[in-house]
Amino acid sequence: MNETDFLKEYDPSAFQRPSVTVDLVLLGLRESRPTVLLVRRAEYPHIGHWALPGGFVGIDESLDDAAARVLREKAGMAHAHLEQLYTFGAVDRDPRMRIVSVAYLALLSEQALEAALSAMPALLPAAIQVPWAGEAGGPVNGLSPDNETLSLAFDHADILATAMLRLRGKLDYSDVAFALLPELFTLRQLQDVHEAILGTPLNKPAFRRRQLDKGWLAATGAHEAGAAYRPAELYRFQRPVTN
Amino acid sequence: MNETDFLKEYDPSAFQRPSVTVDLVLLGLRESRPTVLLVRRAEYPHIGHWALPGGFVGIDESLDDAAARVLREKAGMAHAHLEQLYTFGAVDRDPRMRIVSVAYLALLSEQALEAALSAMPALLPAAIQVPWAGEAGGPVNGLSPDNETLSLAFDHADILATAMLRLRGKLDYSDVAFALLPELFTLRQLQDVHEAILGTPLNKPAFRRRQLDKGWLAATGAHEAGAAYRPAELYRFQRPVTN
DNA sequence: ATCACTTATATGTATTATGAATATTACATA
DNA sequence: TATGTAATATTCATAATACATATAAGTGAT
Repeated sequence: MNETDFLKEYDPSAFQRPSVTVDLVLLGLRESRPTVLLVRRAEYPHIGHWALPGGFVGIDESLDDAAARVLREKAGMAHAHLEQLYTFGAVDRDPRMRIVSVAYLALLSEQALEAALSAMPALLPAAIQVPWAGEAGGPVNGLSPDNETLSLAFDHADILATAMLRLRGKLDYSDVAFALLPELFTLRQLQDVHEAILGTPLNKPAFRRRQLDKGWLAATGAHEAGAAYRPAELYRFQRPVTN
Repeated sequence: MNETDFLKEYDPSAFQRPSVTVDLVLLGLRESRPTVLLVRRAEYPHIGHWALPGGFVGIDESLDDAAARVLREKAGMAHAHLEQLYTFGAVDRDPRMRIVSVAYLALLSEQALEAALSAMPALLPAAIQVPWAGEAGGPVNGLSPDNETLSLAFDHADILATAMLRLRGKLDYSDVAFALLPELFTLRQLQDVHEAILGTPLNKPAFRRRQLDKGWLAATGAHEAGAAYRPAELYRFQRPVTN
């Protein structure tokens, strides 16, 4: 900003300021389906509709800290893969007042997702219904446990769409897939994650080769227990060496 | 946000709100070097340092509209490729007051950049010095016309780094390169853009083939004039067919 | 005019990545 | 011990890519 603009702002009453919030896309897999955790709106507007959990950004709180706090307060989680997604600032996105919302993507492993559901029974796990293939885009809504389409409050269907686009885009060059898996996992589980996010089946030997060639996977020598047939080896994610 | 939080906010004096600004990374190429347009700070803090042009977001103005307005007011441009980059919200990023800044990337062709410099003589075109290869990351500063390193004000070196990361990342799967080129261009010019952004030389035949195979390029049949040697064919960017 | 020079454009070849099919291995259960 | 099934390994054809080299099309000097 330039100084003239700024000096006007020094008088706090001179200009109205938007409110700033964070909204969280709490995303994990349930039975190999991408799932988002929603809260039910109890008040006008969009009363009865489902929404992403969120909260106001404190005046002495960074955006990242606010997202971490909402993760703690609304999902009862101390840690998760948390990354800023996009900032939504249409004038009429909230009918009550001007709100600029910084959306965050929070990735949960299956256990973490179930833990959040136990800790916060008000949360609804909604299967994510992506009505387009690849990176086409367009609003994305959830599915209730009894398979009804949930039309999300505010512009949250757009936020969810942005989350799915981001996930699909960075799935194969980043480590996001591992944030959705437990500490130890099999190659099949890793492939299931990729297929669930992308919404398409993948070639198994080619997938294995590519993943192993990346050098991000450390074989543990241990194998999964109780498998009906040949047990798969367990791998651990090993951050690629930075050179 | 939940209702309790919201209702508290209904009293505008109950909680302090951050100010919301947009900052623009006005980026183009000058003599095949990535260049950013900066403004000199005339006041405390960071007086005398160079900064990204920016402005406050009006209460009745969307983030995108605010970015377009700043583009108009600070660079005298009606149109440019404009995309939201990232939102910077550290508590102490501005020592005067709490400011959340939504950074936008504005891509200018060489003519547009020169036009902006003519229209707004206060703007400084600074060559962008990226001190890391690939997608490593880390703050990025500019270079003054007499090759001195300019340490940017506030966290603007981080914003510039984010811009370069974003550009490098989406260069080969998106149309950003064409935003840096004139309407008609040669394959060599397109390759120059890629090499300037990536900071590495590229193999010429492979580059040509890949670009032509994408189907984004329409040959015009016309050729560049006044070339010292064999004139290259002029191409036009043709938005890929969406199916 | 002819030739040298330079860059655009085209072609060829080795290497690497990918997709698909098939074979082998390991374990549980009947 | 045989059988079923999925994990893992191997094979091969095809596609993408990097690199080297050849040809084409202009300008300017001789």
